[in-house]
Amino acid sequence: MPRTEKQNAEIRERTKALILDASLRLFAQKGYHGTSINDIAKEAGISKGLAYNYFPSKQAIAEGIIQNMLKVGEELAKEFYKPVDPFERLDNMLEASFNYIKENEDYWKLILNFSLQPDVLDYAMKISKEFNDKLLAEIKSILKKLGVKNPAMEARLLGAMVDGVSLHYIIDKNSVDLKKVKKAILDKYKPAE
Amino acid sequence: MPRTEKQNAEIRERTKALILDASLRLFAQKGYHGTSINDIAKEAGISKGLAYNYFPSKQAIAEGIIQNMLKVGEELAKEFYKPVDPFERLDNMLEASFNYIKENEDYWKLILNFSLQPDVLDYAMKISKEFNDKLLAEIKSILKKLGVKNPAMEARLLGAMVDGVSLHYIIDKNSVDLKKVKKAILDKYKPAE
Amino acid sequence: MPRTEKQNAEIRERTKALILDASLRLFAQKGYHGTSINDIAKEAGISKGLAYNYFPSKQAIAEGIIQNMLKVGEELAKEFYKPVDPFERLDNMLEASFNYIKENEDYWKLILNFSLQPDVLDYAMKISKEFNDKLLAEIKSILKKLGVKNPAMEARLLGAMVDGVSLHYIIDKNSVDLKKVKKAILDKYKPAE
Amino acid sequence: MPRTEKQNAEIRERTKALILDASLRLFAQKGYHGTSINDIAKEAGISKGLAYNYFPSKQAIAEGIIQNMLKVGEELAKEFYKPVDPFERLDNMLEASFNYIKENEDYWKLILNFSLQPDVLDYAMKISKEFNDKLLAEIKSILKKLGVKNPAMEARLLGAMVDGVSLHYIIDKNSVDLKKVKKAILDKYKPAE
DNA sequence: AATGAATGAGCCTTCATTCAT
DNA sequence: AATGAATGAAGGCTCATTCAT
Repeated sequence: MPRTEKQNAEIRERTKALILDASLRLFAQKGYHGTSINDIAKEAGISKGLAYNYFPSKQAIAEGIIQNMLKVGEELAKEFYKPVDPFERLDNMLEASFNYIKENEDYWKLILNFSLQPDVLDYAMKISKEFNDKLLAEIKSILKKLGVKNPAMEARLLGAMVDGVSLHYIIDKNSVDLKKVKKAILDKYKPAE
Repeated sequence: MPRTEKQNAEIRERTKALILDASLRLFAQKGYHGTSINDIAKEAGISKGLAYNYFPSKQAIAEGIIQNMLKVGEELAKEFYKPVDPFERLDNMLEASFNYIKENEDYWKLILNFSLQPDVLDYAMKISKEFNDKLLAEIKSILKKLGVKNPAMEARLLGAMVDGVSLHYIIDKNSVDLKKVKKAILDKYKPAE
Repeated sequence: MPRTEKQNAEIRERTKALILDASLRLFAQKGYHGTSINDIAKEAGISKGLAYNYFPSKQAIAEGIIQNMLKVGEELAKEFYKPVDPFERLDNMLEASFNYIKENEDYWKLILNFSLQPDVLDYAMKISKEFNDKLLAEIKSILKKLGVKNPAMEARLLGAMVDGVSLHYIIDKNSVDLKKVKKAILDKYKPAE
Repeated sequence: MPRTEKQNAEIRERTKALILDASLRLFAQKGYHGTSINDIAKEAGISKGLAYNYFPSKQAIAEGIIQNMLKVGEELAKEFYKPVDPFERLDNMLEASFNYIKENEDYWKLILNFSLQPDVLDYAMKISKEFNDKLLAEIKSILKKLGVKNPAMEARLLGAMVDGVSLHYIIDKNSVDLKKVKKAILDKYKPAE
């Protein structure tokens, strides 16, 4: 008696996640080319062959990760628009961004990797840039409302700062205290009372 | 008639540089694992065997690049200490940093790569961190002299900003106008006249 | 309510035929090694596992095909002996042979394949040779009755001719008009009236 | 001191031939898909990797064989046109054809293989057909000169006969005496004296 | 009877490295 | 100093086969 369709779907869901998780970890750690399917299979606790039952190629695994990342990114973006007060909004945005980094370190590492080597997965970079552009526009609008002088440039600098902090955090977690950093950044834009 | 010792030394120097240059370009573009010795030999216009006459392994080539990078970095650092006036010094530092990025894009890409994947060449990250720490201390001291309130944190943020801008520049040159960015940053710290 | 035994037997019969048909088609088209169990299952519209419910191995499927082929061959052979008049018999034999080729192209392709690569299924070749020997003997006896001079050699040549025509037909159906060919061959042996 | 260019060319020539010879033997025996690069390397007495120094893919090896086959075929074709007397010419043609089969059994096996499975190397079949068409035209012209009644059909039958005999020879050398067969065929067309 | 998830050996191919010249 | 032929381990991927359901 074969498994029910639902059972199979569950199994597939679980195993797929297993593979994507393992791959994300390894790709982030050792890079795409530095990670072999063998590595992935071992890390995921499955056989090499099974990986190909779920993804037609190594590249497809990378793409699967990016798909997942997109979903997470969309969740993140929703956070941004919640409050109405511009300063609160900035607060929220920084909070969400730094949380994202903290909780999705590997995604960040990977997107950096792919951005630096577009030959592996060129569209990963595009996605990341699109996301960044949206973010930038939002920051700019916030800064404008806050009465900052040159909001376009200021937004760019703030964006760079956040990315720079994230980069430092990724390279050495212990060297950066994200909470304090956030506070310091916010202080710069706190409206006079 | 055999070559003189001096001629040989020159040849060796030149060929070594050829290999390192080619490797730097390729590693930066396609990553360490994504670049084969064959690729390097072709890019350098030499035979595969000759590469091994100069470097005992692929890893050694990477190390050679890092050595070179160190030298360039030291040159850069010298720039920092030239002027005495703290604002001029900040100006100089930013100028030098952005120039370095512009002219040594590949070095920067590579150090980022190695920092993200420490298993390839762990000490590359260490070097980069040491350099950064020095830089940070210097920035901090400058900002203090400029009367900035929380110089330690401010230095960290400024450092992150510079790295963030560099990152954006590397990923998409056209999206960043380094000159304008520098000016905008300096404006933030320009002493009141 | 479980199926009756009879129903089960029918199902088994049908599914087995399904597998053998699909395999024959694919083996003939892409060769034994070029066809995967997956291909077969898909072509037969069943699951991979089910194929193993009916045949213990890929090789066994090939053997099953050969068994079927034997049956068809025996049917064919019966045709040969029907008429009594030797010329009519020759006519019948050619008719049957060419019909067989036309209707069982894939069997012919496969037997050729296996004959050329005896390591896959050595006894396929034996079977085919046995069959051919019988046929040859029969042809020889017919030619003798028809008063042909060197019936042994002539039978061999006629056999080769039929196989050669069949080969050409298999490789390019459009290049051969089996009916005309048959007529031309018969003309050679038509008794003077 | 590197090898001279000539030395290298010689080595390459020799090793390439080694690989092609081994491949021809194995492909003919076990088929394209049934032969692994490992098999080829072992049969050729070289390492697996070296095979790829000479051919970019397994398919390319097959193509290399076909190229060689073409050369041999052209040599063969030259033989056909030597004598002027049509009967002698027929004699020559049969002699050359049967010799070719005897000495290039593997080529013949392979071309048959590829003709039966055009997905592997479709143009092998085309080549073989072109060659056959030329041959057929030539036979037809000869038969015409010999006063045969329906030279087009007769040529087709003769061609089929030769191919049939070749097929039988390939499948079981001992069952066919090519010399006697040739004589018997010639006898059919010997002009009355 | 039937399914398809899972395995592991083996396949084609690449690549760091060695070696004869 | 220089070449490129040669090697063998490892990489991505396929496939016959097994097994839980």
